[in-house]
Amino acid sequence: MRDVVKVFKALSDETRLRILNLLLEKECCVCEVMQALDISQTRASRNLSALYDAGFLKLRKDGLWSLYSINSEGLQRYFPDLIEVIRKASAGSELVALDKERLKKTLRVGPGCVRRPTEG
Amino acid sequence: MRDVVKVFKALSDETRLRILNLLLEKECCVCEVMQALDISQTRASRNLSALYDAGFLKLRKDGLWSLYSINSEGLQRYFPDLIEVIRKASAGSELVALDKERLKKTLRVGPGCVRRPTEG
DNA sequence: CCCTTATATGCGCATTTACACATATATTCT
DNA sequence: AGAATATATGTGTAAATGCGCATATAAGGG
Repeated sequence: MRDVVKVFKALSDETRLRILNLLLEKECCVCEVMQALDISQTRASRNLSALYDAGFLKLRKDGLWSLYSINSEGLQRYFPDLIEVIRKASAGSELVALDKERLKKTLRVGPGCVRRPTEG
Repeated sequence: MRDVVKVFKALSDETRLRILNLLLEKECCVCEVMQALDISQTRASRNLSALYDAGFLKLRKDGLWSLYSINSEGLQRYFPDLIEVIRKASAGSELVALDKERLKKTLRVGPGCVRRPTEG
């Protein structure tokens, strides 16, 4: 029950829903998420951690990079339809579409090499 | 997208999940909810309103009573599996079981005729 | 070993949330 | 109309949340 609350809490934030939709496309590192969503490094990292803690994500380390992806096994056991619910519910969102578009132009470099959000 | 956030926000609270599980049993008035969950009138009313605003509930007035029930049509269009997700996820909760047990002994009388929560 | 780089985190602040208390509203009954 | 009752709501408060800033951590390269 507490876990259920935790799961829904993780989903009750626009940034995190955008991240989930992004990761439904492909595995991403923190720097790709921050570029695609045009948000700060802190914000990307913290929200990825939150989704990870709630059981939505898998984490894989590769050198300096933290690579996050949808955890289709763990959570699916308890919430088999949830990912589909999210996908369908976000299907019409322009913001999510824009995020996915920007994801294509993303480079696997961190905040040291990327301009900050919305600074040009 | 904003609506999606709103929906999940409504679900990310233990009290509201307990209420939903209660209403999956039967239509209830505010006073039945407050008795079954052993919570204050304000708390029952506010959380019922929140669930209503998010589209989860239907409201029917009968004299002094506000009768809330699951809105299986409205929300189901966008979140067809969500109710089942909630039901399954809460299946093992002792708290929810207790709520349902207390619901049986509930009287359709308001706070004027019912002792306050946990006062004996 | 030091520098660079990607990510995580301690801290502070502004906003939001949940709730209790008191009170307002609305409906029924006399 | 006035009393009784079920529900809704304004207000204040404590706690939780989201995020930026600065900094810590960890890995790789020279």
